[in-house]
Amino acid sequence: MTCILHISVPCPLRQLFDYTSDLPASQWEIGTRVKINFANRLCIGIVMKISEITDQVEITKLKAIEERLDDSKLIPDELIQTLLWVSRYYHHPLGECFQTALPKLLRTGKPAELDTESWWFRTEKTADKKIGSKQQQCLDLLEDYVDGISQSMFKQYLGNVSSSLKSLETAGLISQQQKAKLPIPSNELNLDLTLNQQQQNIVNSVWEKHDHFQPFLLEGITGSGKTEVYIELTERALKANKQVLILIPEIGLTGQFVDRFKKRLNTTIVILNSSVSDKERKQAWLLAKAGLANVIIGTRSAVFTPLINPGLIIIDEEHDSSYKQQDGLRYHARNVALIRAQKYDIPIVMGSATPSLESLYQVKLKRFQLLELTQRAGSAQLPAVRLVDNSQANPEHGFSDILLKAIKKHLDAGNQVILFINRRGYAPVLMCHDCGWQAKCKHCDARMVVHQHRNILFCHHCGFIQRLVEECPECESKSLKSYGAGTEKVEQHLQKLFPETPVIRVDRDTTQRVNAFSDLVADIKQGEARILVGTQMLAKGHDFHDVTLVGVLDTDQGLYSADFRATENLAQMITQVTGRAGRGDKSGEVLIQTEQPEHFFWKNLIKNGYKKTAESLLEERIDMELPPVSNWAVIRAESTDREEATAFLQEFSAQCHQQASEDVLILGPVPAIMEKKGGRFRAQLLLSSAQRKPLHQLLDRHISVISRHKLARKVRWSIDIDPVDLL
DNA sequence: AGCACGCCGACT
DNA sequence: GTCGGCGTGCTC
Repeated sequence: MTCILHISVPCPLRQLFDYTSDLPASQWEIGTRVKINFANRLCIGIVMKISEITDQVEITKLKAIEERLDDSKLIPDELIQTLLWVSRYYHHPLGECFQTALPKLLRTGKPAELDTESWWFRTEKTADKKIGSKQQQCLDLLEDYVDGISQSMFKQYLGNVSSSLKSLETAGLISQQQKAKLPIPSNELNLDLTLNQQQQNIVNSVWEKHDHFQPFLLEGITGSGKTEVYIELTERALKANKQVLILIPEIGLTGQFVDRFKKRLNTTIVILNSSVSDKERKQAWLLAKAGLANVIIGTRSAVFTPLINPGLIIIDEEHDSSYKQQDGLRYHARNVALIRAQKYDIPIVMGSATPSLESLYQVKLKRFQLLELTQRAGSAQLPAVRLVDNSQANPEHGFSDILLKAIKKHLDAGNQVILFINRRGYAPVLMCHDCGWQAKCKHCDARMVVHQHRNILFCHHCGFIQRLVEECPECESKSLKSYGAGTEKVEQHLQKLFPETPVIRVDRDTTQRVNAFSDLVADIKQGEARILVGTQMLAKGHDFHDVTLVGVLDTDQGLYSADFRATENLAQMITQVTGRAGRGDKSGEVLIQTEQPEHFFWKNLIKNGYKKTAESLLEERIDMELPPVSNWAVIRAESTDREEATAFLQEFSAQCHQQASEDVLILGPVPAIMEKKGGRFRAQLLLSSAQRKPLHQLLDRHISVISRHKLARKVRWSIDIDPVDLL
């Protein structure tokens, strides 16, 4: 034994474990992976500290590591520091933070080596005799690429040319070399990009601070060209030989966004979204770390990509809730990105048409600098918005005459129509007309939703499926009736009203298949579909140029919800949806059906827009000391036993009260809004504090004690710092 | 988390 | 008699 390694293990344990190594301390670095025997099984740990002493157990009881997996450290210091921060801030075991942050193949011990392939280069030699046309094509292509062309690029651009390449090599005209496998760049580059004055000014303001940490909130109305600003900023960073990390929401289609970058930027761009394989994920991670990938575009977890030479971080649609992980390590990628930008001392640009109140509050506190894009690109005008009293709507299918007439008018004019309804399936309620029985889920406090197409009853909360019953199980009556409307019923009704017009439905049920979403979007763009019915997923980031009417059915859950963020989310949804109408040179119209057309919320949103609405919502939060003004943490617990979850939280609460701190308010425990879900009873305890510090101190003090409590093993419990939903 | 250890009920 | 249920404790 010559040194002791303090190792983070892949377990929910809040401590490091010490192992011995027969290499001297000088041979070790923090961030190296090691294979260890931990509790009689082999697993992969990360070296977090190197020393000659242990204060845990007698030195003779320490095990030796089994194997060193990396010659030099795998995880750069900055990423280690970030993960230590994440572990402390979210009160989550460090080993599990590594599990979330590292690509699967690396955390399971695969070698940290880049995948390579053959790259071809032109030699000095000139052709002395006539060569075949296919071989000539290869040579011509090589003229354009001084850095060589990979085997897979050849295949992509010219088809199967491997025999031609072999002949050229034999003739000595080209040579090959093994080099890292890179993603294939687009071969139709379109480098010119003209920004309007406002976009140009924004780029300049950001670039002025390019060698400092500075958060920017880019507030740009829908269609104002935020993406062009991102591209120009990325271009500037690339010219300064820096890498750019770009985060995008988890939506079905990232292709459109990525394509625009690929066509405008002649550089190596890697993508990290849900459709990327484990192997590609590892490659992208290693390419970014080595500085071979210059632009990294990815969803939430891409925020943990290592960068060797970072210049800028961009977060698109920063208000999007998919940046918050809702299980395990409940981190917010926007938060982590801010910390990384700070450590790297670089600017971070967070863009949205509908900024979160969190970010607007930071602007108010002068921590974020606000940048505004107020002009729509081209000739597009913002659409006219009208409210329709829902009491005029037909209870059967949910449409008012006004909305139906408008649909007909816009279709007759040859345009497309989008209808949003925030509910999947055919109908949310199945009820017996005779005895009042309702179809309920046996695992949740929720109703079963009728999905007529598949002839089933479906619980949207736990996925439980049942055959659609035709007879009341209570009174055997045949008069079962469904109430309310979901996307399926709306689609069916519109198809009946407009039999000649193609209707497409876009929701989770029609987009499950891989590529289903992009196929649907392609159909829509080609004008194959004239009426689009969908949930919110249709609202995010697509511009369909022929859409002139947007109808929103059933908006009222947002107005009187138990969640204080519901109005903020409704304002964001309506504004985003509104942005879908009239993006081309045609003017648009938006009709919103609501029970409360006189409500101040609507008056304010329609007359004054999102910005003013958000300002008044923020004033409310300030007055009521709600987040983001106060800091919240929620302890959640769930158990198959109704009492146990609450009992555990009661224990936690009692423990906190022993050392009552006036700075932290403890509320609960209370049952969750939907107490039973997926067969488990859920409860939560809310901690609130004006300052962050006392809240975190309280958690630090009590978590280690409570996690040793015997109930902590029986219930599933978790800590949610800065929760985004309370349901 | 994952696994071994240990103490009680229903079975070839 | 044993197989296996899951409560409890431990992991360097």
